[in-house]
Amino acid sequence: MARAARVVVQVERLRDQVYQLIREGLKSGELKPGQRLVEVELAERYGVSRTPVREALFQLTRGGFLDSTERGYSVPIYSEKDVIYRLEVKRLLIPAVTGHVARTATALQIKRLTKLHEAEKAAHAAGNVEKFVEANHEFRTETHLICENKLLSRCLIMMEDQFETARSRIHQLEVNRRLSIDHNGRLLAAIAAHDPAAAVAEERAFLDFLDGYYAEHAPVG
Amino acid sequence: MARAARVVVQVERLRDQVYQLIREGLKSGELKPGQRLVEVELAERYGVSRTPVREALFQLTRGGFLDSTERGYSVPIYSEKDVIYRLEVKRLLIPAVTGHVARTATALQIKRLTKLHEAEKAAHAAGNVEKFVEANHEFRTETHLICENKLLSRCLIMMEDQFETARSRIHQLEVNRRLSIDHNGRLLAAIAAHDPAAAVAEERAFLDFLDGYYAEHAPVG
DNA sequence: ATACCGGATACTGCATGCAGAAAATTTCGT
DNA sequence: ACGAAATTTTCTGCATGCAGTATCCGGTAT
Repeated sequence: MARAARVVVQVERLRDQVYQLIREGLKSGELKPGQRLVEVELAERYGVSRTPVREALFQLTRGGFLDSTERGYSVPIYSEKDVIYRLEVKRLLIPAVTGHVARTATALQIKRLTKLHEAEKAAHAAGNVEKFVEANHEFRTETHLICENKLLSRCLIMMEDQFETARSRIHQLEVNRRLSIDHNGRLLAAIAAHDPAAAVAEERAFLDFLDGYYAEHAPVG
Repeated sequence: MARAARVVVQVERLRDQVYQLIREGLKSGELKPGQRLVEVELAERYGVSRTPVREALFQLTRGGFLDSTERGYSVPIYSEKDVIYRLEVKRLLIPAVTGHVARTATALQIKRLTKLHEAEKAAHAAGNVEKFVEANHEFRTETHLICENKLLSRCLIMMEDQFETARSRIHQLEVNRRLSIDHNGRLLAAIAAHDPAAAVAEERAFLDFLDGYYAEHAPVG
């Protein structure tokens, strides 16, 4: 087994694979909030030694995906407040980022965004929720990455990553998937037209909508 | 050595110590921008095995303190733009954070801030630049940590940490240390008075000053 | 019955060995 | 002497062993 793994590693390190596997576990709900994570357990489950698991674990901790108690790690429990807080940060950063992006996006970058947008539409049409969530997340990340100010990008991406789980649940509802697609479509159009004002307005409108949404529906865990 | 270290570890893990040591090396300029970092070298230098060094290295990478090439790690080279970009993010986040802090700071927290402020003043009076930089950084971090919205805190602290090196250089000049102390003094007063408007105004004014400063002086590396 | 103490267990942190890949250096052919 | 091929060196990633500590459990004393 060690042998076979070794070969794959050249493509992607085991610790990165484990990192992804745990994140997927968090997203899918296989790893439940509050649950404790033990090195050996995970090592056995994924068929690797403790080392890459260890390394993945505290990378995840540092990224805010896991809580690290004095001894060991556990799946964090998000409160309603966290969801609200995230919206606050987005509200602060989004206008600046979106402005940058709409101003500076190259044809190639716009093409890539278009492709991702098509992918999420296709996944939705095909009823493949998981694939939709994936593409939707990528679209978001890719958009933020266009921003020249990488510090801004990193702040936003950091947050969005942490809320992948929450968004994954929101997107279980068909209506929310459709709303997200429409939003992304309008956003993409504004970016492609190099119209910062329109892009920022679209983002603001969507944040307002989310505010109202969370006021009515209980925020997801 | 392993024995002795083991005892200390209970207090602080070796990987965390190494993490700090490398960050200090970055701050002091002992580790120069562009320089490559090799596991065994650092392990020997710090008298530990490769494991904690490894672990510290990619924690630093994930935090943005190091660049990770395909093979190995290196000290990142900051551009002038990064300094400007940092100001942009601060300008977006600072008002929200400072508002929160001024509104919600407890007596205990204010006391702690006061203590740190006294410490930086004392260090400056004693001409101990290194100690000043330390206390100054702590004051800043502690201030941001008061914010209820931990996502906001984390974004800001992440950035401030990364610019410790730059600030350390800025603070080599006596006049800049004095300006920083004055700024912190006025900020602290506004927070202690629970006057969000004044606190935010003070931050804004200081950011404006920095803008002007960087326009004249070449931004530090 | 409960509280306290001692041993077993579980789990983490660190050291080290090994293998594989990339870089550097040497050797060989022309 | 120059370029190509081969070998050596360097360095990383992973597995594993060991040691130390916290936790849990059962036994004993009050």
